[in-house]
Amino acid sequence: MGKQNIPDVIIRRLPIYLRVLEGLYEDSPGDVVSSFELGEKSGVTPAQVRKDLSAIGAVGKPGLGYNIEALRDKLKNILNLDKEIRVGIIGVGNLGHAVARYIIQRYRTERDYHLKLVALFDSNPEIVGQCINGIAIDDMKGFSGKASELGFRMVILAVPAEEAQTVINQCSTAGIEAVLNFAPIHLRAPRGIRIHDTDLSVDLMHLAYYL
Amino acid sequence: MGKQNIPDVIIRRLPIYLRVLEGLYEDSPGDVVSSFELGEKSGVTPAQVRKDLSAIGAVGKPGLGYNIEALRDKLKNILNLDKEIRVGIIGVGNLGHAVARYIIQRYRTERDYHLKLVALFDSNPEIVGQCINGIAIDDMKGFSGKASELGFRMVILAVPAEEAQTVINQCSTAGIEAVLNFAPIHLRAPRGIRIHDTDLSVDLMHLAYYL
DNA sequence: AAGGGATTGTGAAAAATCGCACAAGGTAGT
DNA sequence: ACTACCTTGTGCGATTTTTCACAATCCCTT
Repeated sequence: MGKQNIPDVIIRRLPIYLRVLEGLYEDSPGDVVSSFELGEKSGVTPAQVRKDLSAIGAVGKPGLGYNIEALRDKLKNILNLDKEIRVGIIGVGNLGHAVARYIIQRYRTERDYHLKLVALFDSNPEIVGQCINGIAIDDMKGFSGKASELGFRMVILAVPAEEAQTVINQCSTAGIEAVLNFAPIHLRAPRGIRIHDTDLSVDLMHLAYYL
Repeated sequence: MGKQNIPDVIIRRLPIYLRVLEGLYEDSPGDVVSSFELGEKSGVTPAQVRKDLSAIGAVGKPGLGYNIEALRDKLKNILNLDKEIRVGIIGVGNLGHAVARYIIQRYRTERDYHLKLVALFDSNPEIVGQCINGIAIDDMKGFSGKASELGFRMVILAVPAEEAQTVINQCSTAGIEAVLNFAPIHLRAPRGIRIHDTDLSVDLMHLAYYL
């Protein structure tokens, strides 16, 4: 495959381009888009758009722009979104619950992003056994088994900060490769796992600076 | 005030340092922390920690480290977290609802971060009038009035993508200065408003690359 | 009071990222 | 076919960010 070493800054912008392209595709499939328009709608300079697209091997036509559909497909390919991606959620409290419903809602009716929520886990006996939109909440004890059985390699972590590191280690053992961490703590990534920390409070505090 | 022009990369790391410092403070108030330990727990190199802290005018003692309490207070000061920060949420669907409960829960029992949720807004008549933990959901029509009445300048945006830009413009008129945007769209910031976009799907797609 | 050990603070180098500017290439209209 | 116009692709320089390395500083023990 033609995936060279693309720097992470670029990878981070690709989903944003993709989001814009999906919108454009709905309005005018078969059309083209310029780096100016794509940049405008993505919050990025045109030059940067071109640099990014060039880095992933996408080509446009001088004088015209980039073919929307082709570019979209290219991005989906790079981001592995042309195959089904199964995701599990660990921790079904306030946040985990909301995220679950959000994902189900967003990817049920919408385009075929192949992002599929397949399992929910919690360690609280009062929650285990409940259902969210037909997906049962499993006990965390059976995590490793379920992970290989259902074949998901990506996890959303929404447990309390104190438990997060322990859970990450379990994930590692179970062969999980990517984790989106909502727990308010920086996790040390075990070998072979990619972690992306995200914390609402951190974002709010960041913004607070600019008040 | 001694706030020079601190680059945003640094500002973004400050809340993370602060989060770590709060944890350290609980365990051992009055103690000091080295740039090594602080870096370790924040996912940042020691050198970078020192550069960052130096940039905001925080000083440590050679051979010892930084006084935890003093550093924490310094960070809170820089991030405006030593005054009360009132926040409103616009859009109380799945996500907005969850965020509301998350904030209330996290900042009620916890430390005095002075981050206070003071208002909820929606335009759906079926939702308007409901209550979440004692906070009524107001009609979006009265937004501007409520904003100046309650004095909040920061907003969490959790409306559908189609409405987001319109709402941001209303925010601008109402004197809002900072917005945490959960809508899956890049918003053009009106003059005087700082926007931070955050999108669960974008994060998931970013991670998907590394599978 | 003096020496040892640890850690800060920061210039200066290195690396990463970004943006400019323009030649090359393509289209559409005459 | 030719011209006018538009947009890509990219070398290169500017800027930002990170890392290195070490002198200066301070505590603690003896």
